Amino acid sequence: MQADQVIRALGALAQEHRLATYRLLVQAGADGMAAGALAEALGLPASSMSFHLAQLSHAGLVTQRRQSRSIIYAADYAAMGALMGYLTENCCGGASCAPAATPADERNVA
Amino acid sequence: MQADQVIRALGALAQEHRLATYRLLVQAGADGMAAGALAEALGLPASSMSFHLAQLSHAGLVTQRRQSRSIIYAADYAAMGALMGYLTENCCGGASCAPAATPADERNVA
DNA sequence: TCGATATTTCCATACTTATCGAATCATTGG
DNA sequence: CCAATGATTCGATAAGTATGGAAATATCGA
Repeated sequence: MQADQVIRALGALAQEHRLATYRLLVQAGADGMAAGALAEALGLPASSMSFHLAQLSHAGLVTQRRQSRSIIYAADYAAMGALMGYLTENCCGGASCAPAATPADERNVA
Repeated sequence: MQADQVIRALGALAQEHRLATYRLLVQAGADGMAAGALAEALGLPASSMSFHLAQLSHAGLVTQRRQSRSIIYAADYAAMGALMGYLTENCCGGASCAPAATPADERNVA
């Protein structure tokens, strides 16, 4: 993974609504979720949702496929894996960057 | 780690000069590097470097200590570990997000 | 074909971020 | 105390990002 791509991916996730979107898509798994469903779940107007999905898509973090009238978005785990790989290789001192488990009472606190 | 903090950390790294800065600091290890040394290494004016270091600092990714006239910055591995932990927990489907090793010929390509 | 539905694109606006010179602050050596 | 050094803060400017309504585009069912 190129630094350029890494920056796009990090930037895509560095926004409240997009991070929330990505987390929803991870939960949804391979089935993914329609743009409208995401918009409703997050309480965003359609045009805003579309804007954020475009950013995630441009960063390569999500895939999209049309299903009838809906466009279904799904998390692209390979991209996330590549991002994690880059961070592990380049941004961790080999030191304590082993992804320490988050204490249960801090987990999933939106 | 709170979503709020995660967003600041991701945002801090999602910038060319700051990602480069952080990587230099990781390489430098516990000794860290002075603001001026970083500025020179990256070819940035002092005020720009200071701006970026403030962002990294505010995100909690680096520590700073004064040593005589210099201010020495160092990577905070614990923060990076917490970030990795959050991503692993919340953004990886348990699936293939295991930080796959980057192929040798793509490694460290700035 | 037409109307309804799902989504995107367009546009204007507000907000945030990046840049860098100049001014300022802190520390040290003489 | 003063000049020099290392760094931050200030201020102006340019560039990029977020927001959301309105218009345009695609798809489906009748």
